[in-house]
Amino acid sequence: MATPEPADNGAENNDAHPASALHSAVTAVDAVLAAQHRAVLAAATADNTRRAYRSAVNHYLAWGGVLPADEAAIIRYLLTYAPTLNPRTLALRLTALSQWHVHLGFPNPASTPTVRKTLTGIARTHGRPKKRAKALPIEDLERIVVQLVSAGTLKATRDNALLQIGFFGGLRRSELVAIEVGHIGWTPEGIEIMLPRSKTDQLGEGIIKAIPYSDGPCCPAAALRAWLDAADIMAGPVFRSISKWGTVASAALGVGSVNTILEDCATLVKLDYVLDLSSHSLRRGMATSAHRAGADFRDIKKQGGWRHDGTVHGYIEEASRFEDNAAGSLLRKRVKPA
DNA sequence: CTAACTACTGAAGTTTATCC
DNA sequence: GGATAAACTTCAGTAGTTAG
Repeated sequence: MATPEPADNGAENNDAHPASALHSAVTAVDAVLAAQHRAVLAAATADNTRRAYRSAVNHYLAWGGVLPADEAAIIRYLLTYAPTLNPRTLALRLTALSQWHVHLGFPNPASTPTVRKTLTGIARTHGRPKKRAKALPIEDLERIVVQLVSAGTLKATRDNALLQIGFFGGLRRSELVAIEVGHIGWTPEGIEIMLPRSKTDQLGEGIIKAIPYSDGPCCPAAALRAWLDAADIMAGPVFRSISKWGTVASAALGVGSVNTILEDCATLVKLDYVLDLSSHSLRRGMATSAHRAGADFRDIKKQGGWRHDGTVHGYIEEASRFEDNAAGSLLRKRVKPA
């Protein structure tokens, strides 16, 4: 992958040679480092990445770390937080520190074999299970849909469309709220949603999700149509906020709201695992429910937009833990008589 | 596989847009 | 102006995804 270098060659932050500035007073050294720090972080690609790296470097500095660092300091830092932080978080901190050195041209003390070994050791000692969002099974989605349809309010109409499109499209929350009317194609068999490429999508061929029509309890296309009609949305963002008095905003809903909406809807039908749900439950739910319904692995992978098999396998494995179970084939007969 | 990169989570605090 | 539902912002922490 290309380095983020190009962004760093912008007019504002070149040439001021670190070395010459270092001749000034000690406080100036801090200032220079801070400036370099900012430049490096600005060169990072995605906002999220920049934010995460900045946060990591700040954490290291707050601990009393000095930059540029040496290997001993890095190891002390890791050991200090090994008992409290998830090894995954430490790995991110390490990557951030490593990048800091690499991009500023310092020798990199953060990815030496010893440091790597240390992190591996910490992971083995302090590893903990991942906390993953629970999949929303389609039966529960259907209960929610029924409830929302009977509620019939504007908000219920929006939430119904939002959840169904999110679920059957296998969308991330960020993709869900980014959908615009112009991205939707209505075809004889169903709807096609074009996901506009993200900033970092170098190929730039958007992804298209197709969702067929249905005459079952759930029909995402019909729900979407109902929402667009009810809110009289002809262009722009599809999913928007609705004020307490029923006014529909012109801007898109924020990503954070997807979770709240899902939670509220789950509460509505009294699902007992409300707290384990998150917007990711829609994606997981699509994958696991589709698998249980007999969908082909390849199709599930395609609908979810997963590029690698491993992720999908994880979801499916969870769904079929009891079905494809060696012990189960021995036990099944004995359970039946009850 | 690992390292790098990107996005989501959850909680607390804040803002917005009305209605009274 | 105060009250408040609905949504947004922010941030550390951590899960998900991809390049090599």
